[in-house]
Amino acid sequence: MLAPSLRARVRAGMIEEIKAVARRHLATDGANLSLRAVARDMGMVSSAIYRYFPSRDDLLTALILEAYNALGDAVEAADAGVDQADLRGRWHAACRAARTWALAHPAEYALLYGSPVPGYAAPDDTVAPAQRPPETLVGILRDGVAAGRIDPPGEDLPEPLRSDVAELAALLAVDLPPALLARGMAGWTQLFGLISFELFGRINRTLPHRDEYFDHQTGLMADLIGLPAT
Amino acid sequence: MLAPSLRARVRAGMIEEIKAVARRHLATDGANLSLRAVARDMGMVSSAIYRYFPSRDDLLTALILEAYNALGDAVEAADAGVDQADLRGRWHAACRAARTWALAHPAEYALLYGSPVPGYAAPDDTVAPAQRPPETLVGILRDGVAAGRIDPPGEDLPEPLRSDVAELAALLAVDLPPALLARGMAGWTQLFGLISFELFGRINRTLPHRDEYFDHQTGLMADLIGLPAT
DNA sequence: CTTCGTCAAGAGCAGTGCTCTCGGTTTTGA
DNA sequence: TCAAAACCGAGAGCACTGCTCTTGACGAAG
Repeated sequence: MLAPSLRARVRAGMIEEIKAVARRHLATDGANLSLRAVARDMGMVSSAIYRYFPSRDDLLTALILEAYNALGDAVEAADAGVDQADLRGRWHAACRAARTWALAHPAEYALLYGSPVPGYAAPDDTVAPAQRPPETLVGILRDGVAAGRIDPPGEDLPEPLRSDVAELAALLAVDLPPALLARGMAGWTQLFGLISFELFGRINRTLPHRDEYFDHQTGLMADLIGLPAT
Repeated sequence: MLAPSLRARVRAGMIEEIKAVARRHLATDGANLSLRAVARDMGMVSSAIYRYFPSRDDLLTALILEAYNALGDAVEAADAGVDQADLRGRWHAACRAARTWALAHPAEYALLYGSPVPGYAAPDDTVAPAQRPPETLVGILRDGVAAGRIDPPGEDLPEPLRSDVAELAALLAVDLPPALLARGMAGWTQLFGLISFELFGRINRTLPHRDEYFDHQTGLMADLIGLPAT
């Protein structure tokens, strides 16, 4: 059975079409995705959807997984598109890519980083794709340290915390001074906060030049981390 | 009519009780608050709730408003509890108060800072209470500049951005160098990101000492802002 | 060619927000 | 004081949701 049967092929096509329609509904109606509405849009009856997704949460999970990977692709591609030695340029590119993707897919971003759906618990399949953006940022730090172009922070972390962050560095398989990794995490936290504030509408009115604001804020974190210009 | 009528008093009591029960449901069931469920809990029929709140969104708005003010109270009280000259102590106290409140009221925090409910638009009554925490943080900067204890950042902001932030400073009625206010906003953004990451469960597993991590991260932002110790 | 697995459809259940009507009570004003 | 007005809770009902189960039809495999 190297060649998938006809039935398997149309089944795969149906799954893709359901996800596409659901993604469209997500973009317009927000997070409250209605299975019945998706079924209506496909000229089907709601119960037919259950042949392809055992529950609404499973459909949501599939969309979440795709969204995580789309965001990860965007961030990694942006990072890879800059000269590897240009640490600061890579940082800005990765941050901008995350923001651009979020602005283009606000509902999916809200699905990933908004308040968790009450009954919903993200399965373990999602944790690896979810870590791709922060891993990209940490990779910039790793390259910078390896090239000797980042001066680690002067003082080390106080002890209960130092072990935690060191363990996290081991878990990420990067050899970074804990104090530096902590600053990188501050940058990642800041990036998430920036995008969320902009997307969830708490900053728009007073700041017309949002691109410049974003770049400046991420630049501040690059300063904090110690990323050298060019 | 100085003394409110009996009817008005029981009405006010009913409104309070409905909000209390709704808050309880919010804490257990998450954001999907069911009017019928709170009505059941009160031994009433669902339509009776509509005598007190014209819609579910209005009930949510009332809860949101109370939550904003509770958070604002907590942050302002923490800030006021520290010697006014101890800028860094005030910063840490305000940040910790926000985190403590959020950890104690996760569902309400999610209501305030999570993904916006699709059909829901926050009325204008909520913007003033929503600004209380960031205003408290900015107040620390204002006091520091007034006392000459904060050195403003060396370089100024590039121009399209400088005007925006200067306008924001005027709107907040604080006389701060734009570059400094921008760093303060970075701190506020970071604070929100920190709390959200911790609350929405993206950081817990790998960092057992969360209090220390939080203090360190907010300390990093205090460094960036230039808050002097003691 | 027949059997088996898969499929869409429909009915139905429990739950939701919300509207409307119907009696009963309280407050108000003449 | 007493009728009119305002208010209140209960109930029925509408349109919607996620989800389950059964039924009948169709295509693929033996």
